[in-house]
Amino acid sequence: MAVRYDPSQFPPFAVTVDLVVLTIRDETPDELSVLLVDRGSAPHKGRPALPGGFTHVDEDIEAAAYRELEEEAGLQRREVHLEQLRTYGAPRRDPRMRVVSVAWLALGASLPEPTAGSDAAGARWVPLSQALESRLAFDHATILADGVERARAKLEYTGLATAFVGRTFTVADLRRVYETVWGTTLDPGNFHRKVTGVPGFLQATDQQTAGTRGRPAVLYRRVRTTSLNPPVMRPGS
Amino acid sequence: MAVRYDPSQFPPFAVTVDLVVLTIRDETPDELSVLLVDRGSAPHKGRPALPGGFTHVDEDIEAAAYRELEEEAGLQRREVHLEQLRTYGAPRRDPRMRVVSVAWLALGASLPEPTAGSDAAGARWVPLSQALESRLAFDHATILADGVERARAKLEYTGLATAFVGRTFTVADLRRVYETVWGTTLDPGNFHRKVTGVPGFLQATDQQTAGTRGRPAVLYRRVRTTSLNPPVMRPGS
DNA sequence: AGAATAGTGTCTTTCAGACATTATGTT
DNA sequence: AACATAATGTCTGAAAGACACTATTCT
Repeated sequence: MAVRYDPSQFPPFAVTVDLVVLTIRDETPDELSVLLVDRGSAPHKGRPALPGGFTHVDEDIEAAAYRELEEEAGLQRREVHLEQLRTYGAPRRDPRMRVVSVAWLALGASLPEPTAGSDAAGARWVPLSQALESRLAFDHATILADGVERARAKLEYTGLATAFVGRTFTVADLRRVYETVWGTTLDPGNFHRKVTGVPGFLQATDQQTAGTRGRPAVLYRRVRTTSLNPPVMRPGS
Repeated sequence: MAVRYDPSQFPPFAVTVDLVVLTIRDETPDELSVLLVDRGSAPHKGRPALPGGFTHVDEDIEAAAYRELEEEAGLQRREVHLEQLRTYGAPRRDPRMRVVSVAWLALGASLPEPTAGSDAAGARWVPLSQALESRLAFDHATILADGVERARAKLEYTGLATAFVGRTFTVADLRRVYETVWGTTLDPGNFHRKVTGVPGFLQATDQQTAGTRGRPAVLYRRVRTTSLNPPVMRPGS
């Protein structure tokens, strides 16, 4: 009953992963930053691009995303939140051959400049507004825009914002994430009541900030949470 | 400056599309139905599976999804709402070779039984509960579950529900979509006020139902709408 | 007339948003 | 003491949910 299959009868594709890596950097805390590389070879040589690369033939596509994150950005698996974004497969998006790209969204707390040592010498953080203006290679402008939109949308109804802060954080830290990602300002008091009032959203530690100006703030820990109901409302929407 | 690329140096993948096609059938109006085919050959010969097939080498992956929809289900592009779901690319999900599958979610109003004539003789509508119990081929059980979850979630904050009704419909028709997809009941009065109160969500026609029991209902037309704010609330969530 | 369904009105509760007030630290 | 920030309180308006009530058709 076993039938022999000849793989060559099926159209050959290359499968790549492309990464939209977003963080909020201490240097530019009012804006998202995205990790870009410069293409070292044709096509689009010299143009900025999203980090990424070819999936190996025996490698899970999610594993390929983590591997590229490590190779091109020096980021460990545990430092980032990674989720699949969308797959881009227009026939001529890469002029060399037929390439289908599975794009991923990676989020992390103020991530380090990747240039120090490692393979990731070509990668750098670019403020989002600047990245959107630059002429990215391939269809990477579309992928980047889709990734940012996904992040913005998911802040509303999930705990995704905690991916942008460290292991422990204050309510104000979390509020600044929302403000940065959405480009808005939020009322500190109302935000505090909202996020501390949703059961299971945040877990208070017994620690507080010290050495800062003003009243010390309680430190909270991330909680694995899927949905946030009712959502945090995005102003003017 | 032009460099020659040898495609054979990149790992060869096959790229398929798999379709989660959902509808609400008049025969089983209390439950979603999903389109399944029976596999005619190994692997998983005889097992039920999601419709789908190989992407052609010069074909956009979205075009491949529409083509399979036509070939395997006899459904025209204009009859369905189609959106990309997720890509599944575990190395051994298909034992024959390395296959990356781009899954799509297709929704339509009470779609016809596809067996009548055409290529789509193998396809049939299966009540969702029954499909979830059957041992689907490959990782299609996961894909189906993800597709259903996507549909359920998007009803809340988008106008996606109108994809399940015809060109014109009553508020009660739309309410039954929500009730069927969510498996709940909704208060008719509150639902009516809600959906007619959101500006731009529905467009009233000058026509009404006739020949039905009870007071005639105004017929509405679908409106291209992206977001629905505030959302329709899903009970108990 | 009675049943059935469409659509509106009313009341209560919840919660977002504006903004004042209290709490607790640093300079 | 002055200032800064955290956290809570108060008020208002909007909207959801429960449910009563009116409207309009068919049998």
